[in-house]
Amino acid sequence: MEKTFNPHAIERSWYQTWEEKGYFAPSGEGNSYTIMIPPPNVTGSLHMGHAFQDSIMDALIRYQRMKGNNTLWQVGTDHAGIATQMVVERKIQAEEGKTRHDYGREAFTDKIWEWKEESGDNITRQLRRLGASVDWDNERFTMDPGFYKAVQEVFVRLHKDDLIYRGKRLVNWDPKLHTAISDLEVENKDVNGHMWHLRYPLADGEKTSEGKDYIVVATTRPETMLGDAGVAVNAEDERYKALIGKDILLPLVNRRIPIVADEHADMEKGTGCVKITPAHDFNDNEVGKRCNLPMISIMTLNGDIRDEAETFNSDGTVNSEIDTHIPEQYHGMERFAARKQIVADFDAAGLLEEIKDHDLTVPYGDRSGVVIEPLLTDQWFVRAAPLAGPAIKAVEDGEIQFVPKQYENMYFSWMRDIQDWCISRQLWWGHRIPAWYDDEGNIYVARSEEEVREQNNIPADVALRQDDDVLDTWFSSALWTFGTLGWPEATERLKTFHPTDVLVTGFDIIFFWVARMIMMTMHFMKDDEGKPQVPFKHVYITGLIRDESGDKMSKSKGNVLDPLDMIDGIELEDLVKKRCGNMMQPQLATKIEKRTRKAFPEGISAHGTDALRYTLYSLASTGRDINWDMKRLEGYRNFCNKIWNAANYVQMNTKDEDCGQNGGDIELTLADRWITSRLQRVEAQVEKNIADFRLDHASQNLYDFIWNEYCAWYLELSKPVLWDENAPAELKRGTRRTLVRVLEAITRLIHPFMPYISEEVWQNIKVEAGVEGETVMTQSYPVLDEGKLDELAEQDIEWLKGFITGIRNIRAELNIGPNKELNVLIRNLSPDDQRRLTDNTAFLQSLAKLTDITVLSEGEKAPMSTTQLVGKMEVLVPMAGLIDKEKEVARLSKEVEKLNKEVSRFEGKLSNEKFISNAKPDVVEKERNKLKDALSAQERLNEQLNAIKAL
RNA sequence: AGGCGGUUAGCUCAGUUGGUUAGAGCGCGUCGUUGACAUCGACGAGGUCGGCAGUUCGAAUCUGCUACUGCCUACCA
Repeated sequence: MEKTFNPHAIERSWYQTWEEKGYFAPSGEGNSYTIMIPPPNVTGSLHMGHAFQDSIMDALIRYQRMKGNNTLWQVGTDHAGIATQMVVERKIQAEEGKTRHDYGREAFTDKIWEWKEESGDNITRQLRRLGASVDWDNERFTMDPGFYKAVQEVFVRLHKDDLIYRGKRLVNWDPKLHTAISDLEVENKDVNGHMWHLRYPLADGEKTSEGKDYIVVATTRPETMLGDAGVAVNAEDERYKALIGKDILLPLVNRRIPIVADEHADMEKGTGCVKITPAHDFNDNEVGKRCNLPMISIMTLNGDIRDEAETFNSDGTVNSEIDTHIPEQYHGMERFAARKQIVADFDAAGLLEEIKDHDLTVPYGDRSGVVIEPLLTDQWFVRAAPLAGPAIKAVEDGEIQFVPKQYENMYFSWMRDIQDWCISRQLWWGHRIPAWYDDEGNIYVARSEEEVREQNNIPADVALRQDDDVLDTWFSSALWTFGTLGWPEATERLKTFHPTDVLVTGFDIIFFWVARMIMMTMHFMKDDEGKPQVPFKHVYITGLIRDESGDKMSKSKGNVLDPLDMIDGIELEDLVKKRCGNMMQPQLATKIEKRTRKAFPEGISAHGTDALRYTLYSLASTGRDINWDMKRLEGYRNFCNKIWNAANYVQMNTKDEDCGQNGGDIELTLADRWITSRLQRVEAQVEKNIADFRLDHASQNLYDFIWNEYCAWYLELSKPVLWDENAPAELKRGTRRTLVRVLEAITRLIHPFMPYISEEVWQNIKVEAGVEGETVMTQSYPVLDEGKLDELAEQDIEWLKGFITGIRNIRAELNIGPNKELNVLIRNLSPDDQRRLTDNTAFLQSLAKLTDITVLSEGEKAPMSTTQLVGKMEVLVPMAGLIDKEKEVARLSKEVEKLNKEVSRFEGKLSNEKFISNAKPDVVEKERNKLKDALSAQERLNEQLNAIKAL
């Protein structure tokens, strides 16, 4: 083995070997255990969040595989409709100056397929670098032919069950991307805006109670007034009650619109009068339905003012009675320009009452970044409420459990008030909706055009046209758990691996994905008794990885960390180039460059996959935000190095040596029995913490055990035995065997977390450890063997550690070098102390660098010494030649002072009647013992202090 | 406006059912390299657990209020 851990050298070959040998494919004899990877965007690249979640999934899968279960980690990618289409649109714009319309639908989608082929393996290559043990043989894509079949089937069946419908509805329209988007894709932002108070003249000479011939409405979007269909007031509102049923003469367009009564109008808010624009506002749309007001659509798909309004009745049918006239000066005007113009025109007409500053929330498209316009369009919807019922119940009944549990609230609150889901998108990249239209406007839904003709007896000469729209990406990803396994066919894979065990994902897509997956799966997947199957039993929600100061990582902030840079390292100049290249706003680049140079003055050094993964596990607590910390990455790189060097030491002492693998008598030292016992404990801890999805704790357990017990103490304790030429062969054999076997167990324990270093070390020691096999990946995971627990050995070693630490304390305080040999005196020994002393003389001499250890008899006078207590036993180091009386007095006084405080605290507690009578007896007993110990220590130290003072 | 989190050492975070002197890593200080490891070792300093009140023999932990902070949902004529 190399002297220093070099991750690059070992990671390279192992992954390839594992994959080639087919270790990732399901093969275990035990129960099935399935995880579906949340499919990343096919043309995307791996970010920290992926690395985090995928590392967690890999640990769980590797753990279950080692437990002998039939594990499937299903891998695949998502076509990611809008995101991918936008990438390619930008690309052709930049490279060829063309838009998708220059290409036309077919040629453009071909272009996307090309791009997918070109860049699609980027993300899978990165997954491999992470060590992800996914089943590559069955990789899926949400637009592969099989998946398309599942999507079609679901659409057709939902439509048949009346759970999908088409209708003219108000939807969130993105005027830049020219598509409808769902509520979830709208990002609400607070902005400073204005509220315009506009005068709407009353028709027919009517007057308000105050004698005015107009009423005042307030609006934040004056341009929509062109589509006003009425003005609402509250039926209880004394100010306007009398006007209900009268008309308004809408300014600028001179349309007569009624004053209606509706609860939506709040007497306390604004002026109490609300303009109602059913075609351009969600609330107004509801009012329109209640009050039977028409929908007057005045905007184009670009968000410009139309030349002529389109009008519909509140039930969506065409209305041909209303005047569709729009004044010419607004035709084709961009919506925000129209806003200005209309305000100006109101002002000019003397109808602008007032402008107020107003903070409001404005909807933006999360992809396009432009203001979303509620617009009337024909769209397909999923009726969500009926699907939500069983999905809610599954979580209520605990069939699906969220980890951490608090996320169930989020799920419930959304699901219990779920709105219909707009699933059609006016894009070109995605699953085309399986619906066809004839020239008469009839709609047919079926799996194919042939099926439509067949089912409806439509002859071949009647033209049918398929719907142009595609489905929301999340519609197909909602089928991920069963679509990937071969549904709608009743495949063996589906039978074996569904329902899956755990879904690992971020809270940001609970609504987008998790909830919809539950709804879809429970509707389509039934068990043998016809009961709905859940898609997964646990939903493990991870936190979001943020940068070191808690900010979300984003390209425009220039704080994105690439997991592969953590693994391989990157030069500063390359990092700067990477972060500042392709910036939309060049002035940002300067800022980002500065920031990057400050944060990483020397670039980023290579840390290796194992260190990255271990850092991620250690951060995987239950919090919602996880702040990335380079220092922790360094710490775990050092941990890798520690393991490496320990292995190096073990190998030096066991290679070609007798480790008992060929038989022979074995005698175990106290240290051997101790570390074996401690190993059992850590095995139990790790098992529990993995079961609880607390990988942060599991990784901490292993870190502590490996570094602070195995390396810091056990390896040191092995030296006196191995270096003692006179030690009996069976003793050396026992220590060598323990040394190598515990390390072998460590490699198995740590394998799910650190796949590479564990494999490399395991391969190097497996012969000496007496195990056979091709890879640690398929070895059994260590489990607690109660027969190997050794309570007494653990206590004895604690005593030994206390003794040694005591001596080290003295050395540090008196400035005695670690290599200077010391003699010590001991007194006040219990029988246990006596036994331990006899048994461990060799360890003590070696680890504490002691020559003589002399036991003083009762009352025997000691020379002037410095003292440490090990339990009640006193350890004295004669100070002749080392003496610093004042220093020692100060030290002891401080100790005594501390003890005094303790004593008075315990005494106070124990003299409290209520404590004695209320606290559990064992707690009281414990306190009593503590007091006793403190008192005796106090006494000993006081004696010592007086003795020194007396000198 | 409603909901859910967070607030513990200089920094990043653990702390399971209330019960030793509240822990870890990093950072900091002192000392130390001839035999696994300076990507290391030994020792140490550092916290009235956001604030107030309450329940209790006992509160970082339970309850109420409050401050700051983050997110989610809804509304904003």
